Amino acid sequence: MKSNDSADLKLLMLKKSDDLKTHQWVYQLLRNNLLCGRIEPGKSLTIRGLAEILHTSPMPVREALHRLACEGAVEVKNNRRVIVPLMTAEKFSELCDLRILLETHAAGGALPYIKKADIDTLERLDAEIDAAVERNDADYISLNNQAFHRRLYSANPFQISVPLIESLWLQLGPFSRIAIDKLEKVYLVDRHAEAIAALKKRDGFGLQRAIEADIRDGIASINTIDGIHDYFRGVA
Amino acid sequence: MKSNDSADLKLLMLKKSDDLKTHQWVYQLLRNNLLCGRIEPGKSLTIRGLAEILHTSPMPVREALHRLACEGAVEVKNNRRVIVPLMTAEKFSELCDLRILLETHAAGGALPYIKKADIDTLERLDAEIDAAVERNDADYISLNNQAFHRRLYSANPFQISVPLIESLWLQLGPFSRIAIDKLEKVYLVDRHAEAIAALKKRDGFGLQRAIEADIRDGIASINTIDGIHDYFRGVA
DNA sequence: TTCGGAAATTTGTGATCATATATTATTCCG
DNA sequence: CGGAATAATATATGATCACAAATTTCCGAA
Repeated sequence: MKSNDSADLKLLMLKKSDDLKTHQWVYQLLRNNLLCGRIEPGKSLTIRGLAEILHTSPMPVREALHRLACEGAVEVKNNRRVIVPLMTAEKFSELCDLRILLETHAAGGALPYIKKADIDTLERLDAEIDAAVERNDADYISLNNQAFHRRLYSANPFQISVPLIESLWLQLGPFSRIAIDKLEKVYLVDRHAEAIAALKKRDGFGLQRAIEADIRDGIASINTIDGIHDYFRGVA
Repeated sequence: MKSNDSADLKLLMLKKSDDLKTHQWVYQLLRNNLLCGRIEPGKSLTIRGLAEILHTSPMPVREALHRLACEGAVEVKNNRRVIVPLMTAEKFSELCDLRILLETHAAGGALPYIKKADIDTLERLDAEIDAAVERNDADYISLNNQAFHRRLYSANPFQISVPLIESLWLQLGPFSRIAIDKLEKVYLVDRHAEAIAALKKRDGFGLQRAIEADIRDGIASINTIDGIHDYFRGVA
């Protein structure tokens, strides 16, 4: 009997395009699955187990896991285990504080560089998010929401903070997704529309308040979930 | 003729302790050498070249370089080169802004957890920094300065930002060190003493101002360097 | 039944090898 | 003699292998 801990994983697969190195493909695949909550907090992973599932050699998996560990998405234990970290109330609070701190900064830094084309793209992304909210399609909401924020901040060509912010998303992702699945219906004030309006008015302060409100709304909706505290130590 | 680009590297060596995996040793060694400015911005590195210098196989070097790339310390180009990124005025400015943002936040978050033992350690570290300043020992100043900040922020057991902050240090390190070497003498107001005084008074606002002043002092002293702008594109 | 320890398996790490591709050197033609 | 095309070299990647360390399994004694 092979005690392959990865055996019961139902991974969301992803076609490997040819211009992608294998280790990059594995990295993106695992990243998406973590953000989607397919790999739950507390889950323990092995290099060889994942390599078998993905039909590749252990080498690219090793690289991908180490990169994810470097970004805080998984934790390499002293012994021989790689696990998805459990969430705690304090960690959650700190991660949210840092999101607000870094993302309002990034938004403010991006404003001077925003062009019409950027606003068009952001409006399109926001419309797609609204559509996904209608369908209650959590995967798509989460993915496009990140794309919206990333696109906004990346308008600044001298951007440094996006990788730091993405690390926060990765640490919040698995927990948030599981929490959001408990929601009957995702309902949010459209803070993105407020942000876009502020962009058009070149209103830096308004933009930052809209981004902060957007993040706080997400936190608030998670806090409304009944019995959410049971999930703070990875109890599944 | 081997066109080994790494051949003319004069690396600061580091004994490999037995409880350290080879890739961890390589990572720490390269990290130190980057922070010390031994590996200059613009320098191009190869896995095999480094492996030869370090008398190891390419594998641990591969892992270490990928991790450093993940932290922004080196840049993996589309082609087959790994280079230490060049500094630009805009990047420098943004990195400093982020340092202030994250480090004042981290300091504020650490204050409630500061104990007498922490303050003792910080005072010892500050004394060692002063001694290093007297000797004009740039390596030691830089290393202990980081240790001081890390120790302060890490008093908070729910700390998330330290890895993000260390990434900023890594990106600033090579450039700062080269710049600081141009200074005749490092002279700084002892902001660390101010920070420690604020800690003793449990004065969060004072603490954050001391940390911000400490960071700004460093920036200011770099800006006083004559002809510093020639170094902003990696001209050696 | 429970606990402890030894054997068997699993697993991460580092070395070596094959291969495709980028870079550098060399040659050939103008 | 100079520049483009070709050959030679170097390099990153991914696969496979050997090995050591940790985990799990299994069996026997209390």
